[in-house]
Amino acid sequence: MASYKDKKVITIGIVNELTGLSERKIRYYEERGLIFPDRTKRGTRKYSFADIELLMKIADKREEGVQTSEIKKDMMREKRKKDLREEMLRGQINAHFNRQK
Amino acid sequence: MASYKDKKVITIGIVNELTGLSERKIRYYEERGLIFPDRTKRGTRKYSFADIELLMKIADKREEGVQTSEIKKDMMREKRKKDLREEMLRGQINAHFNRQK
DNA sequence: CGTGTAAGGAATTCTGACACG
DNA sequence: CGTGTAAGGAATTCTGACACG
Repeated sequence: MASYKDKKVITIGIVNELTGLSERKIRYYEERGLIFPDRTKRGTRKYSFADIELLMKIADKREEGVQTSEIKKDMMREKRKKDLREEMLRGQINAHFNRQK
Repeated sequence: MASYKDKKVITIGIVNELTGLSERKIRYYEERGLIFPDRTKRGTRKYSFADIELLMKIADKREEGVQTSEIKKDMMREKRKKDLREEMLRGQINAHFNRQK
């Protein structure tokens, strides 16, 4: 699952080129817990393509006037839903194999 | 076709981390025409994941003692073969549609 | 030929802070 | 709250060159 899309290899300057967001904004969204870049040994931030797509979604929301705290809540809600779906899927798979025994 | 794998977004320092090749080597292989990074406006090299995979293949060949000029010839031979296969495929597709008329 | 290295300059990135609204 | 900006320092990247083998 961890393919090119999720590898954190892009520096903030390139992220700025790709998204048009200022470095200040990119760092601020991290400060607010919306995005989680890796770091090199020396502390330079590294982003993935997935991060870039997320940043563009965040930018859209901000343009609509949504606050970062709201965006974060939405993201956590979606994550919970996703975790739940996966949990249920696992349950079905288990049920299936248990029936076989 | 131009997906994450081919987007040139990785700086040379990260390429060094990912491949273990020195920056000197990476730049030299470019000088010899084996690899073609993009540049930012300010001239910083940008590589793709495909470039990184190619660099690792080049590194393997070099370890076997193959010279850069040989590696380049091999790469051009393979490219020619690939172009030929695509050319023939296009030919078959055309033949197919012509028959229909 | 292939690679290391020191050199000097330019551009990048980082953090913490002040400003404004 | 969200973002801009100036500040100072540290790390990055670039090119051209000399070294060695």
